[in-house]
Amino acid sequence: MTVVDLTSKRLAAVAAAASAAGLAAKGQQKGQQTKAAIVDAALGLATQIGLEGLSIGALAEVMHMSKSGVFAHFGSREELQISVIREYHARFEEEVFFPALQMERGLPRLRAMFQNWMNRTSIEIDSGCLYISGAVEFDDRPGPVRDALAGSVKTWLAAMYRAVVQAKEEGHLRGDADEHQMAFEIHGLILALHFEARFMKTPGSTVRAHTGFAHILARYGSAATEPKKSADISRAKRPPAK
Amino acid sequence: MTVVDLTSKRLAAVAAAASAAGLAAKGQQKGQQTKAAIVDAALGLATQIGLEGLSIGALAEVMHMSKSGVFAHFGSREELQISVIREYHARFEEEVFFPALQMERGLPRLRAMFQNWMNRTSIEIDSGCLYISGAVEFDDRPGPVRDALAGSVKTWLAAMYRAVVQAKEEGHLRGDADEHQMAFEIHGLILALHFEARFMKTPGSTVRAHTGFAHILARYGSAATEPKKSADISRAKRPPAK
DNA sequence: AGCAAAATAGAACGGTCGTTCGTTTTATTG
DNA sequence: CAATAAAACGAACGACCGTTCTATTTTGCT
Repeated sequence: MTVVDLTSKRLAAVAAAASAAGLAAKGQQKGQQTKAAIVDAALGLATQIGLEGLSIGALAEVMHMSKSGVFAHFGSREELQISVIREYHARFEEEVFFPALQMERGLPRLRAMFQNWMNRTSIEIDSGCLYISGAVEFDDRPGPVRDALAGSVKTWLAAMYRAVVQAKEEGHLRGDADEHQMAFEIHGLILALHFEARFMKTPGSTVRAHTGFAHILARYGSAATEPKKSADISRAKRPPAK
Repeated sequence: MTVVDLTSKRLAAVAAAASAAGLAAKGQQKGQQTKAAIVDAALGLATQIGLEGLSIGALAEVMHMSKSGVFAHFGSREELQISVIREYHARFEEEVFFPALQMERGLPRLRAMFQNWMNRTSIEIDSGCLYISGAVEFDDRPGPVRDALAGSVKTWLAAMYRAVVQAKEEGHLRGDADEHQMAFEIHGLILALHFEARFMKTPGSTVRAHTGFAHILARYGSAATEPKKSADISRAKRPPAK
């Protein structure tokens, strides 16, 4: 919610003064609107050509603005990149994480997370995944951009790991299931899907990833959670809620 | 445009003339030596900062040469990048593929391939894997560089797929094993290893990948092929074979 | 040795990059 | 409406990019 505090000191000072004066700063100032529009366009560019390939000149052209006009909103290219990462993080949460939270704890939620993640990756076959491309571009390039990226990725992977832990707590997984190992293998499926579908254009990769998830569940799932084998997605049977 | 290929044409002509004259062209000309040295240095740079980040200026500095001196060996940056890809391909074959060929067909060879691949990826935690970074950089950037990259990757993945098929032919895998699916899941393990080890610096990723491979074998392997090493998963419960 | 060819150097080109600065337009507010 | 602050512009800078051209050095051959 407090998106404002990531902007420049100047804006923060303005906001502080406004709230101190008791003024309602409900509507976005013009500047923040255009900044949001710039970040949106920048995200579109970055997912296609990468965070490193993102240039202010190209961004200005897309926005029908001058380079300096775009630049002034961020103060540096790094800050622009970080803004893009934050925006991607927010959308990822909105699209993958939050919807899954509405499923019941345990396997259903884990299933939803994987499904949403896969759906997003499938869509990103055309646009590209910032987490994956960013990881490659910044894997040994230290700095604030890498930190922001690693932070976002870590947050998401931790969330998925938590879902695995909860699934085990709920008795949906075998007692000897290694949660970290399971999360690792799930992550591998997504990466393979992204690689083979986006780079190699291999058809049917989505089905491959989905089948792989079923295989992982077959290994780690407890006996009660695996009585079906014909329908892959259909999760009609609901485990006994306590 | 047509001026660019004069280097390769010249070299090809020289080689052809030499072989036609019956001369033993074993000793490299000076130019080819330095070219090999340049490609070697370029490969080192490209694995760290990516094929796109590879610049002739930086390469010249590393080589203690002038920019134009380096450039003349390739005629274009794209040709340099393609040379780097070819060199990487050769080393990958030498290190991963050929040694595995000396193992007996079937599961032993497949095991060796994965092990060599994993070893290389583990080493590349510091240097980077050109196939992975290249796939991200060129996933929607058509051209000869992408073609060379995709060709190399495809060749290797096809070789691994062939090993899976042979393992099934040898009776080392279950009769209903889906070879493409198995190759997909193996690929995912390598990608997850690379991602988590190189970008996230997660310790123990190598063990994760290795355990994942054991899990895949446990699923696809025929009943006879299990007594190798199943110590990591304590509960070696095997499904009823038939 | 000498000579032709190959290899390298050096300077320069047009281009794009991120960034700075001063000015001008636009929006907000008293 | 006028005053003031925010936002956008436009030109310029220095740095690096790939590439071209010409000159110079080094190599290979007889």
